[in-house]
Amino acid sequence: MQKKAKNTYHHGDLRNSLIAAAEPLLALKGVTALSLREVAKAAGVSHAAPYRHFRDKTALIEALAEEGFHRLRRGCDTAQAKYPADPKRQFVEAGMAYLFFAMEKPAVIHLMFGGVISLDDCGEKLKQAADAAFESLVHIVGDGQKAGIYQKADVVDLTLTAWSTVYGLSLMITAGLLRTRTKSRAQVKKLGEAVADILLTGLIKR
Amino acid sequence: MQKKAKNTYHHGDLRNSLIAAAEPLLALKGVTALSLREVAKAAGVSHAAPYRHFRDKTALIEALAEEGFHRLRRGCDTAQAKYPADPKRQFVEAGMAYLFFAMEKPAVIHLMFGGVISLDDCGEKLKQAADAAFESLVHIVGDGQKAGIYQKADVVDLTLTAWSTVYGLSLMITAGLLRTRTKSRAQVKKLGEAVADILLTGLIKR
DNA sequence: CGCCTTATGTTGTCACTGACAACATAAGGC
DNA sequence: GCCTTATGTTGTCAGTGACAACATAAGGCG
Repeated sequence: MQKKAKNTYHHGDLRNSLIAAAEPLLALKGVTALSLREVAKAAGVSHAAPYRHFRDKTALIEALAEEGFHRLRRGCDTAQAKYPADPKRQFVEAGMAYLFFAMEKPAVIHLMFGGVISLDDCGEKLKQAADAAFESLVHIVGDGQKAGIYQKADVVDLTLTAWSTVYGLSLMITAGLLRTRTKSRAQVKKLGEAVADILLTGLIKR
Repeated sequence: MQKKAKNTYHHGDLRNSLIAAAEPLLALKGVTALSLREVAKAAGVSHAAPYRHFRDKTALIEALAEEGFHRLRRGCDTAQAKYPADPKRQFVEAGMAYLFFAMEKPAVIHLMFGGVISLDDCGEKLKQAADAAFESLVHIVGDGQKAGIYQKADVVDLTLTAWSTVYGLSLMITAGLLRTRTKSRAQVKKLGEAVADILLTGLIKR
């Protein structure tokens, strides 16, 4: 009663299967209640099998977070490729991708900076994934600055501000602080655009 | 070998003692590894005593988060009282308080929006605390708007943008994305000021 | 082909955990 | 002085993370 045709003793791609199985369980039960044994069962494998692929529970969680960072990086990269001549558009697009990802997989977004894992003390691959995602945004902002659109401050500070805002907003949404205003994707889009506009033009009156 | 003079069977203020005992343990071991039994031991009571005060482990965690929100609200309120005539200063001050709180108690900050608890599905007191904290910031921003300092957008959108930025930044710092740049309080202050400036004036060149 | 090595999954086990039930002790009002 | 209620304790259970010992597959090398 395992996977399709494959009835072998070896699973074939257990590592990825575990990651895939973990995500919905995580979303359903929360970090604290997520159990490796349940993940193993969902992947159709015995309760200790995951330890061949992940040192411990945290390692599985780190793998999920890593996937999240990759996805964010891809979001930035495709936004950049899509509007090569319009840095501002790139920025808004990338931010939107971020927000929609948060709506789609809130549990994963929470892992990334939610304090469950610490970038100070984690696998090297996760660190690199996080840095790469950030770098992608730095590129977008850097391009805009070179094009003379953005103000002349430290690129990293500029990017950090933008990233913080988008990330913070996605947490507000997924945590439910804005429960009344973010039921649908359309609402989120509208809210995201409003926030992006304020971020771009500044709180202070022009 | 209990508290001071009190050698009674009843603890006297177990609820608060548990909350106090939980915070350092949480910071030390992380959400997933925090155990109610350990908290109970730290408070000097038996392993089931906490259940008299908290329905389950989540309830304890919610109580910690609630304290965090109260603290944020107080931060806003004192900033407002301190510079009654200078809304912009109020704003920066409140944001700084936020950042320093994050440095001091990262674990608590993470709880508040880190996805461990959901504002959609939690105790009423927690919801109110979260909303109250947000409202305090709305006041600060609203005052600035009335004073003609801030741009003429929806106050809630304005506030949300600001809150998201500050909150996002504090997560970046505590998660370690900026590990190289946020070792000391002074560094954090400098970074916070840079971000605040960008947030106030906007990404786009003036 | 057969053998040996290594990668991968399984079974068995242990201490620990969250949660509950039954019980014990204090506190306070009547 | 007694009864009620609030609070803490002991005992217990299924579920969990982690490890060790074992079983099975896969691949290379003769």
